[in-house]
Amino acid sequence: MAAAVSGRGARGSSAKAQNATGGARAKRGVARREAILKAALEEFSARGFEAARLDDVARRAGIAKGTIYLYFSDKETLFQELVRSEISPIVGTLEHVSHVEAPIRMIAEQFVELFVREIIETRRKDIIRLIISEGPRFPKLAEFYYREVISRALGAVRAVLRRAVERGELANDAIARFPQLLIAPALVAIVWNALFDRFEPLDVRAMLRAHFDFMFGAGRAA
Amino acid sequence: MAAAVSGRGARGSSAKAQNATGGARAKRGVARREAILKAALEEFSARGFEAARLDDVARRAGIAKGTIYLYFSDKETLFQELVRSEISPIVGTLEHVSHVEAPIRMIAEQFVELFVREIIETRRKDIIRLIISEGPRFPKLAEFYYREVISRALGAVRAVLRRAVERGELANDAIARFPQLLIAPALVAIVWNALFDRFEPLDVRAMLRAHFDFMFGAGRAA
Amino acid sequence: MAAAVSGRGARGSSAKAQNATGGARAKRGVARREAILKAALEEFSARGFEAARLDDVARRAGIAKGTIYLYFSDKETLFQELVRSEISPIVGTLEHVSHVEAPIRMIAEQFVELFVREIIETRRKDIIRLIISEGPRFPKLAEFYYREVISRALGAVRAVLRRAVERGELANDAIARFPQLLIAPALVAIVWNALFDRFEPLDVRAMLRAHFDFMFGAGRAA
Amino acid sequence: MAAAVSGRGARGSSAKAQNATGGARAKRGVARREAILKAALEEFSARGFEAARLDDVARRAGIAKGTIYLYFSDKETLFQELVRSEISPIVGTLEHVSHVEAPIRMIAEQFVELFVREIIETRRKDIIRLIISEGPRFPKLAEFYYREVISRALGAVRAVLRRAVERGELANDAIARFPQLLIAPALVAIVWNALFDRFEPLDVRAMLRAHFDFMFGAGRAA
DNA sequence: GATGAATGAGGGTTCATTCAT
DNA sequence: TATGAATGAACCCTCATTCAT
Repeated sequence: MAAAVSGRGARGSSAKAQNATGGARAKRGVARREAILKAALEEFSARGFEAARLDDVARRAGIAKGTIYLYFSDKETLFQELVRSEISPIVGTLEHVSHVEAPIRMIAEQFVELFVREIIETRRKDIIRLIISEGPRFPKLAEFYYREVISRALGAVRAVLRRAVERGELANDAIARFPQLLIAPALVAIVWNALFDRFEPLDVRAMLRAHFDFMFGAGRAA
Repeated sequence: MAAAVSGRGARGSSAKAQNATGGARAKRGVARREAILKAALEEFSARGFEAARLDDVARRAGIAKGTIYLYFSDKETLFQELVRSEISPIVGTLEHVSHVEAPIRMIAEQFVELFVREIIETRRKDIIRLIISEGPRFPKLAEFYYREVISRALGAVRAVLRRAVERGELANDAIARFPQLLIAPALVAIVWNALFDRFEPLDVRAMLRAHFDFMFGAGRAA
Repeated sequence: MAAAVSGRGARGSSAKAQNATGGARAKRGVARREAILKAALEEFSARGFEAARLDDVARRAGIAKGTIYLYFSDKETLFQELVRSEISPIVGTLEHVSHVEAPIRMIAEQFVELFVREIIETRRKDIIRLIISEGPRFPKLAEFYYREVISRALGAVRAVLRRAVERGELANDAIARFPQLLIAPALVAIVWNALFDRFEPLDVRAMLRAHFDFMFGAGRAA
Repeated sequence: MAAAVSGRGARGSSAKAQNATGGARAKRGVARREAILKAALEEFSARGFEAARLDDVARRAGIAKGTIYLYFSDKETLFQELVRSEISPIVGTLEHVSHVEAPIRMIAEQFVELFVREIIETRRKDIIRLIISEGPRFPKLAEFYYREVISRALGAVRAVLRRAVERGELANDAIARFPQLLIAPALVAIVWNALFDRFEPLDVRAMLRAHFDFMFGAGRAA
């Protein structure tokens, strides 16, 4: 499951760079694209969309400023492709989750692991923060994120909760009406991490476990 | 309690504007300052710190561009003072909460009302979004917010939980270790409101109540 | 007649610069606008629209680059306003010409004087060359010039020729079908002046007189 | 005569492309050069020298951008060679004209045909417009054009007029002093064609005939 | 205090030119 | 010879900040 999330090979690369199959030219093009996206992620998450300078993105990627425009038509496109390229691999994972047959507390535990390892401990947390920050100014992006991630995630959560209720693992089905409640601590973790960690470090794993313990009853072993 | 939050009279106004003893001059200065802050709030929350233009702030406030600089030394200061001016009145309220002697579920219910009425339904939610968005670029601001709001809020939550445990209203004291868990849904509400409400409206009151019902047992009447 | 052409006072100046009636502020604004137009004329006619740099226009006008944008919304607008501001005063003059009651050869002689003094010997010749050069890329401009200058000029020429025929001053009315033929040498003069004068100077007055002598019979005295 | 003007075979091709003795290699090189020049003509006359992009020239010529530099050392050279390649074939024709022994009105009629067919109805009119537009920025080009075309054309016109006077076909020799007067309508035709034809179409042949009728007496049959 | 014209540094974007393949 | 990815100088335009009025 985690593998699906961290998979990087399948992402779409620019058409321009792929006319030769496996040629060194094409490979280099793909690498450049990746380098630009990586640099862009760092600059955008450090300064936000507006304040980030393409000059810095280029310098960080070790290329000339004009080169960016060989891969992305403008700053906004670069930003949107960045978000998409990081979000897309998550989507497949979400589909999986709702199909797993296991006690709900175990699924929750897997979610904790996955979330910490693939979001909190990677730059993906920054992407999510960027969506929160810039979403209102990029309605297309918010819609994409809602469609590809949020609605599927909530659907998966609902399915899991339903099965838990059927199996009698969950007496109270109140939270099924607001699946957001289950994920809320994850959002807190991301925001806390970015803003307040230096004042008061937060043990994300422990917090999420406490949350699920409270929701579903104690312990992984249960 | 709500009054304390929305109170606007006690905020510090520019020193320059207070050389007269409450004269019309000073009053006008205070009003100008307020108008600028109001306009700034609208522009900053609509476009973010970088993209907001002081020209638009001035126009919206009905003054000349240069006038802003009579009240705030630069754009960044204006932004920080804006956040402070909106955050400060909340602080007092937070102190109150932890002293209220009442069943925890009732306190929770008051919190729901207060949060929806004073945050979600006002522009204050935008301030919080701005802190999330711009915090990483304005460490001073994040620190201020942490010190004045977050740490006090968490302290208050902890105190309330402690009393609830003492009174036997709350068996499990696990969440006392992570008071963030109690507030997490409020954060979700703010973010959802800004990004996804047009796709799927969220009944914030209902969600928060479901949350507290689950945490503390059902119902307002309880 | 010449006065009408060279009149500069009546040209429209930016609305911004005219809120005070005759204030120093407004006057300065008008002067700035004129200075920018003058500098722009020099740069545009030396290098063409595309190659001209606003940086140079600013430097030549003795102002900062950004100041241009206080008076003109962009480079293209500056160019179009430049053409209009130089063309407009000509229009009135054209109306006059067709009403003058005088022997055709005398009218022609006046035209020669006017053309040389107000077009060839001023920067207005450059404006006409600019219209020829950039017209195809600025259809609006070509249309404006056709409507305001060409069609009126041809109309005036036709009227004069008609009266000349009626008075028996002109036997052959063939050229009335192509009034362009009467003005053609003026165009040659402008182009020659810009391109070939350094190789072979052209006495424009003499050429135009020879032209009209041939067309209408010899001499001013006639 | 017309054949000489439109002849394309004799034009100089790049030295680089001629090391093989007429081999297929060389031929291909010549064809490429021609393709580039053709594409350049279209782009330059549509947008002007500055605004034309070599990228578009390459695309239109069906080659890669870098290939242009194998045939022309830079954009300016390409432009100048383009003008030369289109102008050169005209030169020979001009020499012919002055030697033709025929009534002046017939020579004029041949000129009309030639001008319309080979200039107005081809892209050559655009070359002339380009010289007018860009001449001031490319003194070399203006000089070349003056030397190769203008001075010869005027010389030829003078010779023809001289013979016409000698033969008694032309009483007034005033225009011999300004041979530009004879060609002026051709310039008008080119400019009108580019700028005003859509507002008021101009029958170039008819205008030129009217012009020569007026100058030399009526009719082709004469 | 209040204005808004003026400034000029800075950023996004383009495109002629180069060069490794 | 041909390619087209890469470069980076240059240019238009914006906007926070200043200052004469």
